[in-house]
Amino acid sequence: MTTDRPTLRERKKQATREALRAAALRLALERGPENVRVDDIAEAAGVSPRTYNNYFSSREEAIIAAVTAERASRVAAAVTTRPADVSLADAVIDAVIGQYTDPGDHARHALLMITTSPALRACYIDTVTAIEGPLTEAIAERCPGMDQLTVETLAASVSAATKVAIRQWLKSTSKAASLPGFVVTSGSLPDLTRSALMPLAPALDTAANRSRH
Amino acid sequence: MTTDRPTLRERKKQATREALRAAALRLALERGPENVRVDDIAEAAGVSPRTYNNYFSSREEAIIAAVTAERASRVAAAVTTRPADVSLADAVIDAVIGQYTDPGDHARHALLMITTSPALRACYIDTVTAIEGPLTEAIAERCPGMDQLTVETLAASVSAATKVAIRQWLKSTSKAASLPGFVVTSGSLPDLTRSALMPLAPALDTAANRSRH
DNA sequence: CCAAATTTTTGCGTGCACGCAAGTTTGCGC
DNA sequence: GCGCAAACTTGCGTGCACGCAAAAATTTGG
Repeated sequence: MTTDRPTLRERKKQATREALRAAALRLALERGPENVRVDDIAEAAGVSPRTYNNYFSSREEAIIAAVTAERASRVAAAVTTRPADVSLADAVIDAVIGQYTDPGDHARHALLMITTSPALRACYIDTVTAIEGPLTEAIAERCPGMDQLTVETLAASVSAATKVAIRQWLKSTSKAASLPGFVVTSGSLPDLTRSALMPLAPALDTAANRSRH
Repeated sequence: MTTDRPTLRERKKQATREALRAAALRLALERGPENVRVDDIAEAAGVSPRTYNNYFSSREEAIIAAVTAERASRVAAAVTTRPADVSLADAVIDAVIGQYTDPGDHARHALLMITTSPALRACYIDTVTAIEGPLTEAIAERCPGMDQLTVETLAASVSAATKVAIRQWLKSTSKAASLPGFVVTSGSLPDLTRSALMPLAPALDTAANRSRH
């Protein structure tokens, strides 16, 4: 019985996915990401190597997923949750910053590791793209009259700007002890994200107003 | 002598690159993209398979490069070429449309093939990202006072919006005979591109004005 | 509780990307 | 020309992603 819904099969799938995520992250932290083969992850999770690729399409993906799981949909949810009287720009910007403002403790170590490995950095940056789909829906829901192509453009732009911010942040944190201080490289991720998203505010607001007849 | 400039070594490199591009495109058109191994391309170009990957990091890249070569830098050049009295938004939008408006004839066949193969579609879409770097420089040059992060955000957004347009265009051209006509799916690539970029105009202009003290 | 239908897992084979360490070619000063 | 240093090419080995079809697990209908 078990109140039934998640249909057992579904639960097992999620369990496997979670097991792979966890195993990938643990092994990467223990031995360093370069010393983890996908066979190791699969074995640690108790599945065949082939199955790993049924869940994740690259070696890095599982590690990253352990840190970023669900973030994309939470961004979208945060957008739709904002009260209707705040501007689209504020809603979107705050939502993004909220979700990308660093979470707990165990993620710290992981984040540090990610900044260290080029392959992981690249994969981490790519996960930002995942917000594009959910964000498209969220904006569309918030602005019923808006042209579909405009919605997609805005979502893609927000995603792109967020990517810029994260790229910048990774650049400054990784090579912290670079040349003296030619570029000031702002500071915290939230600040960077806000700075990167601000220039899009006019586009967001103009489109939002235009969509209200 | 040969008036000297491109230092022989460089010329040979470009020749190899071009040979690979040409071979890749020719073979793909002849046999269909799925029936071309990278070994075939390498052999046709007269180099070792390993060398192929010194020039292109995926099998699809050479094929796509044969069609999109230089486009990114031409977009940037087009932006800097526009007279100084046209707005940043107009300069950028027209430049992008100009370069993505379809070129010659032989590209037609290639484009058709690209729309047919999922892997090629994906790779083609990814090449849009290549405009981001050059576009960043072009915008920075055009707007000397503008904040660097803002410049990058704008360039990334334009790139993202262009990607939306191309994605949409590929979607409509590939499944042309889909369901009746629930969505009208605009039409030509230039129109789509303009529609996708228009929403960014307020952001571009606001940033441009702000950068002029 | 059994079997048929659906979904997931697994093994296998192929093609591919890339690090590394020779081998080869080119650039350049003498 | 000569020879050295830098850049490019090549072969090899490893790890990886993924299509495919057989096997195992789960759901569904009786």
